[in-house]
Amino acid sequence: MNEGRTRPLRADAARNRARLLDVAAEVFTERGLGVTTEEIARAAGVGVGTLFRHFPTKEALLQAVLVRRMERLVADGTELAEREQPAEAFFAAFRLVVDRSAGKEEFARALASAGIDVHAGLGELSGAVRELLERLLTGAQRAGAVRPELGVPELIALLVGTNASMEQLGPDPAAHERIFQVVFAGLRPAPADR
Amino acid sequence: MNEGRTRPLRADAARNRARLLDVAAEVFTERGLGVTTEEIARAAGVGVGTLFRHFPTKEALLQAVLVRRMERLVADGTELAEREQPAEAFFAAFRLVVDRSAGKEEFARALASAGIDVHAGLGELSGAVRELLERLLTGAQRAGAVRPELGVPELIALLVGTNASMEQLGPDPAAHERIFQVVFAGLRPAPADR
Amino acid sequence: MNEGRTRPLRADAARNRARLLDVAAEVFTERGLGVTTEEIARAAGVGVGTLFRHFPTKEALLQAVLVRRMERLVADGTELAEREQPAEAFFAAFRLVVDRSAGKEEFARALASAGIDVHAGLGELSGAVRELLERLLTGAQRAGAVRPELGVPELIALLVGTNASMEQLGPDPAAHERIFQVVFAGLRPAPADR
Amino acid sequence: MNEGRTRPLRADAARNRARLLDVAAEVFTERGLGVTTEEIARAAGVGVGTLFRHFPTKEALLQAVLVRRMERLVADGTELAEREQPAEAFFAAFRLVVDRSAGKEEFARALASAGIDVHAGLGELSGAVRELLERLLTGAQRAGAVRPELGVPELIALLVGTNASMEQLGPDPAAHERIFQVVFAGLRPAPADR
DNA sequence: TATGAATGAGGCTTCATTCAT
DNA sequence: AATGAATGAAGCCTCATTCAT
Repeated sequence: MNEGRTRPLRADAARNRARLLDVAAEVFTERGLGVTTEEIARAAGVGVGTLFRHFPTKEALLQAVLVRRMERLVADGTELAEREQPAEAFFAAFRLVVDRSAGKEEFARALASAGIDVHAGLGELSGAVRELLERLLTGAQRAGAVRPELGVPELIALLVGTNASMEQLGPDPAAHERIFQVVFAGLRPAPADR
Repeated sequence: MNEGRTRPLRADAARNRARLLDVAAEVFTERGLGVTTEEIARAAGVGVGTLFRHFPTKEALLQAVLVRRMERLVADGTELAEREQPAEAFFAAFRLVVDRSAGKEEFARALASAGIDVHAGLGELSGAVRELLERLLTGAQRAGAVRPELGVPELIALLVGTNASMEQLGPDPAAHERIFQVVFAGLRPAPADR
Repeated sequence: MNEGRTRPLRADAARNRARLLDVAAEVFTERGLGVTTEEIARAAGVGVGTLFRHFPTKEALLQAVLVRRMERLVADGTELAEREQPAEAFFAAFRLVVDRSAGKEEFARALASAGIDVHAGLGELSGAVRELLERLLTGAQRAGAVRPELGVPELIALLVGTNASMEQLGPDPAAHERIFQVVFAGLRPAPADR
Repeated sequence: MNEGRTRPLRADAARNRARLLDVAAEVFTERGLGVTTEEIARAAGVGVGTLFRHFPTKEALLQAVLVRRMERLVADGTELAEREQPAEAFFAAFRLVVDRSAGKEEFARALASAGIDVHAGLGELSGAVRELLERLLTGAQRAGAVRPELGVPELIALLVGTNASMEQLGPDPAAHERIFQVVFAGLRPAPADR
């Protein structure tokens, strides 16, 4: 009955949850997965109890951060795929993913460390990601802009790898661009001769 | 090389040290940096006390493992550089580095986690690595086999990134080869036209 | 009974209080004193805040549960004492107490854990209990149905003990009856000879 | 090979383990199962780490305490059974069990709380206890000293119950004796008449 | 007055490092 | 020099209680 406005009680809770996600994303990224739950809570301006009320486990928090990140990536990537020509969409999306992953390389580690659980939680989402990547990749391949022998696994690997390269370089836009040039050139079909 | 008398008491100690390094390299690689010192010691067949006698800190052990790995890389890379033609040497060394790093990606994390300290310990070594890479890179560039605008930082970044790609793919030699093809193609000078 | 105007607001409050007592009695009994206040509140269909409005402390709630249980016991025991012959009243009351305590053994633990405080709260009540027990006991002793050397403390101890026996046995009516037979036989005056 | 003396290294460890068991038995008994591991360790004069080195879990420590207690009971009860006439052995053992359990009532709670795990750990031991009790009980029954309709479960229940009675009474030897008289009288076969 | 989100002290447990043997 | 038991700081998480809505 009470349409329109958000219910006052949940307002603070929602804000805290969002705040925790934002802060956790930042702090995990900048200081690694080793940050204590206490630190995250303090950075978010709440008590540990609040953190654990919203996320039953440290890992659950990490997972939530990852999910949110991916959801956004998928959303933006999908938009790209619909707006641009296949080849442009593909390369733009490649940049998008790498840029968005900037500073988050350690998150990849979460997959290894937290392993199965994280994946499980990301489950349905992973499907969406995969579908989007497949759509972008095959589109670009049909357009003759990308080597036909590559599959989604290789694409993901190259995304992860390119991101790792960027991490390694540190913040140097020009150098980043040179890496992109190398990878993009390499992605294009090999010249017929040789 | 061993200049004079061997000190009998040191024999066991040296063996233990070597054993610890071997085992630590393996166990860090396979189970991550989270392995406990106790586990490493047990795997090496010694007590924790012995581990800490040889390496004052868990991090020091990790560093020693990294140093040894790099020393070997530099030695093998140098040999390559001396034996092969510049272009061949470059690409062979690229493969060498990536293959040798296989399964060790988490070590890169040590740089982030343990940060400065590790670097410090690697200090002098880094110089040697850098020199070798520079020699290989400029050789290949002079031979026209690699884009001239790339520098050593980009090369290192691409090595790290390619390694990350391989890690992501898991053990699939054919897929690994496709990644190498992409990166190598991308490393070659851009065609004149366009 | 309700002397004048009903205060509408209190109606809900009273209902909540009663509900909480009922639910707490049940849940404490079935899942132990370890149940969280949150669970009790949820089981009662109210928020924790409400629970704490009615009972300032988890322990206070436990105490209230105990008090209510005893009030009822005293009431029923008193009725028995007035209705039956001394000996019959005594043994019937003994059964009554044990049966009513069924499944509540852990409550005895509350005495140890919460200790003094609970006793304090039960204070006045304990007097009533004691008086009733004394009345029942001396009645039965005068009737020659119970050993004359026993006092109220021993009676209470035997009640507690018999209850513990029943708890230990689990729900087996026949076995329970055998225990009662042993205890009742033991309570009767020792035969003159030997 | 090193026969005879205990190995020096283990000496302290064994002493610490024993010390922890003794102290834990005492402290669990006197202050309930709620005592913190920290307190137990402090009382034993060791660090928490040492406690956890010897007992992987707080519950494991509790179980070890229970096992030791039972082992001793079984040993002493067995000796009794072999030394005395059946009836005397039975009643002496009954006293032994109750006296030994003095102050340990809360341990019974452990069975409920820790449940399965504790039982599991006690597994083989429970068999020994049961056998001993059966031997004592049937011996006394054959000698006509105990009601024939009672089984081991009832015996255990009465032991537990009598212990609870004693707990309830507090330290009052004369009162304890009165309880024993009641229970022992009740255990004897019912008089033929009536 | 009811709600349930927030709080934070405190519990159990782990593990790098030290030290007695 | 080697061993492994001991140490204790620190991490994650729970839960009785408080407080804003």
